[in-house]
Amino acid sequence: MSRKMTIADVAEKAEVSKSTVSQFLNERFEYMGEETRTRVQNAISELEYQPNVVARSLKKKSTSTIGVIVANILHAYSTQVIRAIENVCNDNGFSTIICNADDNPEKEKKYIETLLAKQVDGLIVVPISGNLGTYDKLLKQNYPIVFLDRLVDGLNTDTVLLDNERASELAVSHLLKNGYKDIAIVTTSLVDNVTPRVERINGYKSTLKANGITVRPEFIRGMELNSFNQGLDALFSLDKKPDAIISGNDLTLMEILKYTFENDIEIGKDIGLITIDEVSFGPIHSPPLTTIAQPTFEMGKEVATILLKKIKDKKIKDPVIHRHEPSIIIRNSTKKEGVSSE
Amino acid sequence: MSRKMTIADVAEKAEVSKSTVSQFLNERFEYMGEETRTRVQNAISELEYQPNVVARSLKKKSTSTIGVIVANILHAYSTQVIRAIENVCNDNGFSTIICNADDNPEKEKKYIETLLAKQVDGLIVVPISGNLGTYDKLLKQNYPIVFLDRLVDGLNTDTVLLDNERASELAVSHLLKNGYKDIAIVTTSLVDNVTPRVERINGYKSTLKANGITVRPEFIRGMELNSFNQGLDALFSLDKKPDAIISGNDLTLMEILKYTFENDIEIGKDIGLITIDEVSFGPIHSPPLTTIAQPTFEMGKEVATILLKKIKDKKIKDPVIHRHEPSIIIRNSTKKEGVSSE
DNA sequence: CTGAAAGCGCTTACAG
DNA sequence: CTGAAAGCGCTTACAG
Repeated sequence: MSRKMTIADVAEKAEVSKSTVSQFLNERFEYMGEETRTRVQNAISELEYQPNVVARSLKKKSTSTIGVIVANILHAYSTQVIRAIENVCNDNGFSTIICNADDNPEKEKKYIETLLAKQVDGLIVVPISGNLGTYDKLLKQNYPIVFLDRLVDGLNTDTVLLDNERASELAVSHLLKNGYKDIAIVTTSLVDNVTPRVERINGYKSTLKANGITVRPEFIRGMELNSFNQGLDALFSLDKKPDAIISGNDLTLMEILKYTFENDIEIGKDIGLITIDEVSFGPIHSPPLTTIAQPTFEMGKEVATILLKKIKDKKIKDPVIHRHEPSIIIRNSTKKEGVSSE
Repeated sequence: MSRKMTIADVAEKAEVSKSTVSQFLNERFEYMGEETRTRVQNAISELEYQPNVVARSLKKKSTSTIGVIVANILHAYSTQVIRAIENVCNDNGFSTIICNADDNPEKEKKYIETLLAKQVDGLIVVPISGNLGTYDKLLKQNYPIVFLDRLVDGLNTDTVLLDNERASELAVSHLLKNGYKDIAIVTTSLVDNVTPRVERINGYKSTLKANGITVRPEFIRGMELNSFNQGLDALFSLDKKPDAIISGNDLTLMEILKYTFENDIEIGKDIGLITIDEVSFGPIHSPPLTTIAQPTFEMGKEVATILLKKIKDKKIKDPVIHRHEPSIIIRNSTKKEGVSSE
């Protein structure tokens, strides 16, 4: 009852060799007589034998486990993508180990090392800048790895991410169409050149230009979450205040909502608001929030599928960048009173 | 560069035996001359040797990994507790494998088996009814396992959960104090006797009784999330309608908010609302939502600490149930106009 | 169709 | 202080 059963116990009980039990476990029934097969089967169920995956992994040099390192689990995006990844992995007999690097490159590095020591068969990562060397080495060894959400300068590997410029384009166009003219964009820190932030700002600029509107640098703000209040204060103290804001993600949205709430700024009327990333309370907020949604489920599904394919077929292929289309969910936070919506 | 380095490579390079390298890796420096030590050290860094945890685990019969099976990852509660668990595990050199059973007992069972096959050293689980036998067997073998959030009938093991009756007591008392009289409680399905739901309803009943108020069975509703609309319709079609609602958790809250939004029911005025589980948008909702918060971080910390202790010291101890205190965060969704709040 | 043997990469008594 | 040997629980050629 207490000691764990091994293949040797099964072999003894079934009066066959360990090899035969192993063949059975690996469903190589062609190597086995009908009668042997049932004997092994019975021995296994009588002993309640459970194979030891660790031993198998050591021998097979493959763990059927992948690692997922996410830059910041607090984004709803992360959680959703992870669920999709897990679904795909489960369907393929793979386990996932999820790690949250907390936007900290050292933590990320430690996780990479731990995961590799655990012999995971591949890695999905939302990379934080700072571990270029580590990734480069892995990639050169043709170790299976797929990036998510962010590109890394100087690293050439399969990546799944949003068409971020298109996201901003959707946001800006919608705001313009609804009568807003002075559109600001607010996002988290820009110092590390994090792909979505940079691209969203680029898309913002280019769409404004395409509409003949001058880009005002003071309307573009990248700042840490904990200094958002001051940043928004500055924005709203401008001589020329913005009449609409694009929020870079769900976490910045919370800061903006807190600010407007505390300062009695009425969303929709005093200020138009559109946020990238759909949020659970979007529909029931007052006013309901216009959002730009990412197809998180498909994105998760695709990264996992790509990674599993790489693991199964180690042939080197040219890396490709997979862009996903954002979509706009129009609600009332971008509806000026008296201006007809599209 | 390509083939993975092993302890044998290090041994060869450092001109010592594998044993010595292993002693080095395990920091048993007392078994080693100063000079040997640096030779091994250098060999390791030159070869960029990384130990293979799988091999070590096989030999040591311990993986320094725990499994966490959560009934439903969609609850913010789950995510928060998981983060706390991961922190504690990281600090102790343990990894965590997170599984989401999706309220499905078969999925749960499959995860238990997979995790055990992977030789995890222990399990934290938010149990779904239906796998009593499995848990019972594990517990009898003195396998380290701690339950979270829910008690299982007939199973005696360490459990960390909220003082759910107290949570309801806080909610009911606060509502009564604020002038609400006809208080309903709405939660997810009651068919499986899930601990928090049952206890929250018990606390609701007993607090009403303690205040001399008759419990109206039609004010107590347990239903699946996807039939919430009908349920709320029924509740609001009663001759005697409730003037306040207690929401059982964050997911039921969303349904209630959707319903009141769609039916133009004004929270605070038309209906008082208080929800168990703090939500991110609580402070910025209009009106801001009164909530009963769980100390998720401490709960996660405690459950992990208990499990790690069990893993380290396998002595059998009497299982204990650890109740955590909820706290009320008073905001405006329970403020009737014209009635002074506490 | 079945089994003996080697080996995956480590750790740990034990001997010297 | 250091090394040879056994063994963790499997899998996989290979021989018969």
